Amino acid sequence: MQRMVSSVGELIAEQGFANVGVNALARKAKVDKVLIYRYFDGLEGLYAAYANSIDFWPSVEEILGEEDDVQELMSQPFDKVLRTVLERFANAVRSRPLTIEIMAWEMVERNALTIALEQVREQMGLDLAAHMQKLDLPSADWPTITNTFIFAINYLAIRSRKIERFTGIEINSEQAWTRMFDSMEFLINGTGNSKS
Amino acid sequence: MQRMVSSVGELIAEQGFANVGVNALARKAKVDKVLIYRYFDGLEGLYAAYANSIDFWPSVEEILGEEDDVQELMSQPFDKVLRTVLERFANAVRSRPLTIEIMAWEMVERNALTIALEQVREQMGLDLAAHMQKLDLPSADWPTITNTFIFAINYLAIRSRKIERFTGIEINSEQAWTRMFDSMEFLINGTGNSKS
DNA sequence: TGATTTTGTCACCGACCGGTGATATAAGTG
DNA sequence: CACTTATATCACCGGTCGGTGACAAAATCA
Repeated sequence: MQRMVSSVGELIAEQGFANVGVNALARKAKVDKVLIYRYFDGLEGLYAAYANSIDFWPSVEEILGEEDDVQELMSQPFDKVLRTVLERFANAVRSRPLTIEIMAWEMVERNALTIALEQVREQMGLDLAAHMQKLDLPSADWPTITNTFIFAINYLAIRSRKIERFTGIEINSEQAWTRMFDSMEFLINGTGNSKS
Repeated sequence: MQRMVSSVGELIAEQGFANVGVNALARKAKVDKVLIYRYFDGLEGLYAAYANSIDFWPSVEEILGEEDDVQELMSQPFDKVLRTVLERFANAVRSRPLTIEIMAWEMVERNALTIALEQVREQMGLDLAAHMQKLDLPSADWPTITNTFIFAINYLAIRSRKIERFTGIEINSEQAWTRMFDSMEFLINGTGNSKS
């Protein structure tokens, strides 16, 4: 039933993951909970169905843009390119509050929903990495560097929902993000001027 | 009662945060649950008592070392210093699995335990930042840069408990950490050679 | 039409949850 | 000793949880 599937997202959005369960879901969808077992074989199955029903991760296109945009983007200096990609990625994530909630939850539990998220994210990460490989980058361990930056983005996206400062610095504002991207660009830029 | 307080940590370690509750704790401590209300005024109070009973965050000394060690450390090139500090910090966190569990949980819920963790972490962060300020660093937004790196460390510490790779790269190994620190040092090093 | 299979409803299970009131036991005090 | 106060035990509350078996209504098919 459509109502059940869509109720998963609504319930997570309203109450957070902690309060999602068979009973709450059935209540929300105005459906008898036994149907969740009959049609989806339980909560996990319903999660899986829900995972297929929504777009909870950006596509490579959403990050890089369409064909010709990619050309233009890629022709810029590599530090600008990386900054733009990281920034777009962060915006894509931040525009998906449900995804952030799932990302928070995957720190704590592994279920059909978090596994689906893992997979689509992994695939997108590989695709994106393949694109970036075409760039003319200074020699460095770029996969690790970009991973590190993405870790930081993910952490900040999740964490800034609950706290406002970290080591004295404000993190819950647009400016905080800008400072972070500036710093990342600054760091990346340095790699092009390394003595070694 | 001592047994109640220590049971908090044991239960979290054994079952994870999700399964901690008044009943489970009382069972574990072999104590009637009413005592939790009487002595600690409920779960939150017990959390608070537990928070004060353990060392769940490294001190500045644990990171920088004792007086004379600090001198020696600080006399090294700044990229080495930062790398060492970040590495020690990561090791300190990684040696505290309970802390990591709490860090995972604070993504999802805010309670007396996560709040206590926030506070001690914030204080230590400020102290550490004060020390680092004495370093002769190239001009840059260092608070944001170090925060970014710490975000990445925290994320990796939490996340590597549940997954093994991220964008194709292995993250659940000693080598993964080394690669990350190498990359961080590499990035920091670049800032010293920037054309501006 | 009648028979069968799908779809939905209802009542109920045992287990656990957080929380409380009454009461027994032990310790301290005069 | 008796008396008070602190400490611990027990039984029980209403509510929610995940899960199931029995059965009614509706759609499908002969």
